[in-house]
Amino acid sequence: MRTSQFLVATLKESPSDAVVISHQLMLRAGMIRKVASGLYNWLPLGLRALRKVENIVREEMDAAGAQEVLMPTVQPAELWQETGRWFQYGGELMRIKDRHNRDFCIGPTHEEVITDLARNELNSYKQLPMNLYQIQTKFRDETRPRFGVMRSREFIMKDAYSFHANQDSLNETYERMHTAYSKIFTRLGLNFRPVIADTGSIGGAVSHEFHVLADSGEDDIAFSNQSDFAANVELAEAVAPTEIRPTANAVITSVDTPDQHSIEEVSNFLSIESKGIVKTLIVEGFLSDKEKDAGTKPALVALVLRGDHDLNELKAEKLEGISNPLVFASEEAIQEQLGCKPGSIGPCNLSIDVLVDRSAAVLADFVCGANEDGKHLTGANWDRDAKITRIEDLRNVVEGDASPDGQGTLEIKRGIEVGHIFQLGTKYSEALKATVLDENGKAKAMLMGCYGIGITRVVAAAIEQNFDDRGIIWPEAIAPFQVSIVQIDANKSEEVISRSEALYNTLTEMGVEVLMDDRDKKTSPGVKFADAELMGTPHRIVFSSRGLKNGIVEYKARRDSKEEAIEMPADEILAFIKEKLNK
RNA sequence: CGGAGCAUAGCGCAGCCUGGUAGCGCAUCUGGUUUGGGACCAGAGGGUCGGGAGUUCGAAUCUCUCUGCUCCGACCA
Repeated sequence: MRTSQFLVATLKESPSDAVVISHQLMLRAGMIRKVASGLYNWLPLGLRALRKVENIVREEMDAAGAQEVLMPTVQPAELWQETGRWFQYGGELMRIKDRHNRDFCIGPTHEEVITDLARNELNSYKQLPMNLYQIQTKFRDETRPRFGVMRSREFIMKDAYSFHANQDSLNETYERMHTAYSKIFTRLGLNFRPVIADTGSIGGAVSHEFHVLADSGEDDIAFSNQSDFAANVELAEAVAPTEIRPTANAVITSVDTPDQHSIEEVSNFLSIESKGIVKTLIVEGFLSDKEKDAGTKPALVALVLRGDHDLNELKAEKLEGISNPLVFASEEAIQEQLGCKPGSIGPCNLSIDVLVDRSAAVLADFVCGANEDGKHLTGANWDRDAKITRIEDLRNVVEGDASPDGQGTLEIKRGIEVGHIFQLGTKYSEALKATVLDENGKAKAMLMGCYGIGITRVVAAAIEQNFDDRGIIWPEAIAPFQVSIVQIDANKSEEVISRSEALYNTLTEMGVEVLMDDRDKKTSPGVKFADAELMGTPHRIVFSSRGLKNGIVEYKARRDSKEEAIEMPADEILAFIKEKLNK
C-alpha cells in the first residue's frame, strides 16, 4: 500500500474527549472515528489491526476443534422470553419493534439463539461434544460508554458455545478453550493473566477471565510473583498469617480522642501505625424472608479488621449470619444498640457477634474504639478484653500478602478483561428444552460452556500495553503493516524511487504488508517519520538521496529505544529485512 | 440513574464576565521557495456560534428550555 492511495488520517492533536492512551492514539493514528457515543467507524488502518486479531482468534478456535457459524444480530423476543432474560436483562438490552410491531432485541450475547439452534439440530449424545463459535457484532446499551472502543456500545466479539452429554466432556472442552485462549493472547504478543473469576449467581460453576495487564484497566488483579495463580482482588483469599498472636503485654487504657473517628485521624492523633489499630464495622445480620415479612429488626454484627486493611463486601455477605446483600447498620441503629456513634466502636464489651479478620485476630496490645464517643482504648487484647465469635477471611488482599496457592507473594495490577470462559451447566438448555437422547434413549438437557473474546477491545488493550510518546508500537502479530518504507528527496533522486519501488514490489510479492510513504515533495521527512511512528509499524526502511549517494539505506525497529538507525549497503536490505520478518 | 462540566470552521482553542463587523493555531486549496524530525512566504476557501423560545434597537455573549457529548460515582459484566 502506498500512502498516496491510503487514507492517512493522522492527527497532530488528540480530541479533547479522549482520556485513555489507546483511545487517543487510535484517533490520532487514524484507526477509528466516533460516530456517536459508543459507536465508531473503523478506518482502513484500524480495520487491518482488527482483522489480524480476528484471524488469529479464528485460527486457534478452528485448531481447538470449534466450528464457525454466523448468527443474526437481531433476535426475536420469544427466545429471550423463554429463558426469562427478556424480563431480567436491564436497559443494556436494546429492544426494538419491527413494522408488524413484533418485539426484537439487538443481541448483546447469543446463548438463546445458539441453544435454539442446538435443540433443533442436535438429537443424539453421539453428536456431542459440539463447539460452535462466531465473530460478530454485539450491542450492549452501556450506561456509560467510555475509553473509545474499550467500552463501546457496539463491538465485535468472538463468542463460542459448547454442548456436552456429561460434565467430564464439558471439563475437557473448557480446558481446551483455556489453553486456546492462552495461545491466542500469547500469539498476539500481550502480557496477560488467566484469572479466577466470580462464579456469581450460578453456584458451583467454573469461570476464568483473561486480563491484559495495563494501568488503565478497570479491574484489580492479584497474582503470584512465583506461580500462575491470579484472581480478581475481590475473590482472592487472604490467607491466615503464619505468626502466632503475641501474649498480651500492655494494660488496657482509655484515652481521650476528641473528634478522631477515622483510622487515619486516630493513627495521627496517637502516633500509632494504622496496622496497630483495629476498625470495627457494624453490619446487619441475616433475616429469613419470614422475619423480613414480620418486620423483625435485624441483629447487628461487628466485623473487625486491621486498620490498614479494607473490608471485602463480597466475602462478608457470603458469611453465615450476615445479610446478603451486605447492609451497613444505620447510625440510629448503632446508637440505639451500642450506645455510641460509628467512629468510636471497638470489639471490647460488645454484646453482639464479633467476626474478626484473620490478620486482625493475631494482633496484641492494639488500639480500638471504646464504644464511648470521643474515646479509644490502647493496649487492648483478644480474649482478655474482647471476645472473638469467629475468625473469618473478611478483607481484600494487599500487595505482599502470601499467595493462596502457597507459592510466592501477591502483586496487584490493573487488568483489562479481554476474554471470559464460563461453564454454564444446563441453565439455558433446560430453559429452552435443548435435549439429546442418551445411551438409554432418555432425553437429557445438554451441558453448556460459553467462551468470549472482545475482539475490538483486544486492539485497544494491545495499544495500552505498547506505546511511547511518539505513538503506537504494534506487536508484530497485530501490526496493520509490518514494514514502512520512507522515501526522502524522491524528486531529486531517481534512485530513491527505483530502489524503494523495487524493494516494495519484492516484499509485497512475498506477502509482506508494506506501507510506502511516496507522498510528494511537500511532505517533509519529519512528517513521514512522525506518521510512521504514530501508526506503529514495527520496521522502517529509509531511502534518501543522501544515503544512496554512498549506496546506503537505513533500518530502524519501532521498538528500538536508540535514536540512530542502522545503516547498510542498499543491496543488503532485502536479506536483512527478510531475516527480521523470518521470511 | 445521581453529581459536575462542555457545545464557536475538519481538529485544538480564544471571545461570553461588561451585548455592538466571528477570531487564533493546526489542517485544506492556489502560487512560489524549501527538503533528514510535524518547513517558510504570499494569497484563498471554510461558520445557522448545538436546536428552539424569550429579553433587547441589536444576542456567540443575558434568561428559559430541549438535545448531544464528556468526566466522577452507582449499576452492569
